[in-house]
Amino acid sequence: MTTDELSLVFAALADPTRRAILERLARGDATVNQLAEPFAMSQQAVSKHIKVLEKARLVQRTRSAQSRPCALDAVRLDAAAGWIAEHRRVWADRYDRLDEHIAQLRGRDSG
Amino acid sequence: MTTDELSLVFAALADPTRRAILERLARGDATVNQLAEPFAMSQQAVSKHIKVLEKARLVQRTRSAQSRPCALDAVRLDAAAGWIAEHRRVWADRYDRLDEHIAQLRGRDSG
DNA sequence: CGCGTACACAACTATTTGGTTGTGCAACGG
DNA sequence: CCGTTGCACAACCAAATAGTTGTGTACGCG
Repeated sequence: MTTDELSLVFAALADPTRRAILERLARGDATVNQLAEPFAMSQQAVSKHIKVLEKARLVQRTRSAQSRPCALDAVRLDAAAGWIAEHRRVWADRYDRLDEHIAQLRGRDSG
Repeated sequence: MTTDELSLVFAALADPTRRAILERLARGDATVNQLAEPFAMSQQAVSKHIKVLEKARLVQRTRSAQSRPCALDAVRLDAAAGWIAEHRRVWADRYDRLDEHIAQLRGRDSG
C-alpha cells in the first residue's frame, strides 16, 4: 500500500538519512560515494536510500562517465508542502503561525 | 531508528488513511468510531492509526465520558512544513514556485 | 446490578523497511 | 590487457508496519 505519490514523498522524508541526503544535494549535485561518506553505512545502503528518493521523484539521476550524480527535484517537495499548507489552512482560523514560521526561516539567511 | 520528531511526523503523514483522518479532524473533532466509519477497516486498526498520529503529536485526545474525541495539533505540522520550506529554499534560486503554490491554495477559499 | 456502547490491549500474521555481505559490471588509467 | 574505481543487483536478516481476531474495561442507562 501507500503507493500514491504523496505517500511516497512523505515516506521518503520520514528518514533522517534521506533528509540528510536531500540537504546535501540542496547544496549541489553529488555522486553516490560522496553522499555515502558522512554516514556510518555501506555504499549499498545509501544506494537504496537514493532509490527511495528516486521513486518519490525527489531526486533525479544523470550519467556522467562512471559516476551517477544525483540532483534534487523540487516538484514533489512542493506537492508535500502544498498538502500541509492546504489542510493546515482549514483550521488556521484558530491560530495562524505557519506564515511567521516560514518568515522566520526565510529570515535566518545566515544560518 | 527514525524516532526523532520530524521523522515521526513525516512517517505519520506517509499513509493515506492517516491523512484522511487528519483531513476529517481538520473539519472538527471526532470520536474513534466516527473516524473509523468511512474506512473498510476495523475499529482497532483505526485506533492504531490514531496512536501513530498521537505519537507524532499531530492529534491530541481528551476524555468526554466514554468517548475519546480526537483533535488536531498544528504545531508539528508547522515543523514539517518548515523543514520543507527551509530546505526547498536553498535551491529556490533555480526557480521559485512554493510561494505562488501556497498563494494559490490560500486563494481558492471556495475549494 | 446487568447490559450495551466506546474504546484499548494482546497475540498473531504478512509485508515492508533498513541494514548487511558478496558479487558483477561498466568505465577509465597504466 | 589488467587493475582500480563507482555503482548496482541479489540474497539474506532483524525489526517495524499494518492489518486481523479475541478479549477486557470504563462509562452510562434502565
